[in-house]
Amino acid sequence: MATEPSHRRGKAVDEKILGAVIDVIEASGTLAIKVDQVAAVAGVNKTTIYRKFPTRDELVLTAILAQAETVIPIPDTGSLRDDLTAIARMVREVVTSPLGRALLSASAESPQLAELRPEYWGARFAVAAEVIERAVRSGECKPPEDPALLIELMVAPIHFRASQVGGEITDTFIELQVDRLMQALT
Amino acid sequence: MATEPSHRRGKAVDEKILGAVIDVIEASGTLAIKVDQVAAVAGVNKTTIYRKFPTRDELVLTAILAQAETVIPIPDTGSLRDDLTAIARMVREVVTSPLGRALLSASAESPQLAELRPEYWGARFAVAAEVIERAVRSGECKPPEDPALLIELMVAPIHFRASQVGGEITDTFIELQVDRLMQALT
DNA sequence: CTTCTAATGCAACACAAAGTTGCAATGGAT
DNA sequence: ATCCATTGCAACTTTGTGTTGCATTAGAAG
Repeated sequence: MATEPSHRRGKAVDEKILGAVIDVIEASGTLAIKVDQVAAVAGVNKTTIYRKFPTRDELVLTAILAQAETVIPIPDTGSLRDDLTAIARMVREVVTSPLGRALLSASAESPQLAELRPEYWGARFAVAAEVIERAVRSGECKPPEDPALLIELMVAPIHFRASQVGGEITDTFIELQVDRLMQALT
Repeated sequence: MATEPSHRRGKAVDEKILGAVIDVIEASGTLAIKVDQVAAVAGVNKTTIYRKFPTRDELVLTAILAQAETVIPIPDTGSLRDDLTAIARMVREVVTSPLGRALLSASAESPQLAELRPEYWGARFAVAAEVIERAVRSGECKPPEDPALLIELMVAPIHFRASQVGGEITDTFIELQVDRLMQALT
């Protein structure tokens, strides 16, 4: 039987490289990383990287996509308001962390990432909207027209403030967003 | 009297260069422009650019700041709702244009721009909030707690969808944001 | 009109980082 | 034990940033 051709050392090295990319991005806080740095951190020769990833951009892109597959846990506190607050706070964690900021800025510059955005965010919103649908089933609130849209509108101000306006994203600010969503549900 | 030392050809050339930077950014849709391109477009030698702007980053930064000083007209239709709609539509124009997208993505990568963000957006929101305060004075609506914050919350979903989520920003979507703001005022 | 000087042009350079190439070394499968 | 794909290594090309020395030129002042 053909046992997976050509992956003798390959697979593990791939992961080491992509992991190193994320590490370097996290450490430097920017996507403008050097391939040599990645090679050093991964403990791998530069040539090996270029054999697997044709260009630096593709290397970074692949690492980001791999990272994006990380599953976000969906909270279930029993209370809709608490679930939404938990989601909003997780979003704040991401958009204020150096790695998160770097990754989010990526979609602006990469046309390839731009194509994947709708699907990516659609999936995220759908998952988060699950807490709303759960509350609807338990009779905690009335069924909204478009749960995913409500989530989008809740997190939008958090993203906007983090990426553009600047200034702190306080607990009060987060509660304001949760309140607005709760109001739309009652 | 000392007649402005050292600006014989200087001033006009500065503007030609900065204008060329914007042109190249607009044409390429990215901030990753080449100094040689700018020199060619401006009809100026590369050395001249480097004499006025120490680094490429500073060149781009200066051009962006100059561009940012562009005054946005504040609408006055007589109706608060129409004013807000006009503002929201102007925001959509900016965030969906290649130049606007490129400029907005800048703040993510430049620490210097990051410092200026709060002041910049504060000013923009204050100007836009004027339409609310005008409506308050005319008795069209009740006085809100923080008009600038309301504007921020109105435009946040537009920015978020343009920069991250992707997908179209329809008139319906814009009206939804205006409606939400109007509801907060009544 | 002449002169003086700062601003510009020009060409050659140093440097950094991306990406390439040919060959040697090596580790795992059979 | 053998084989071959994977990796390491070193030298190279290319592109773009930023610098330097010197020649030109535009314009201000006399």
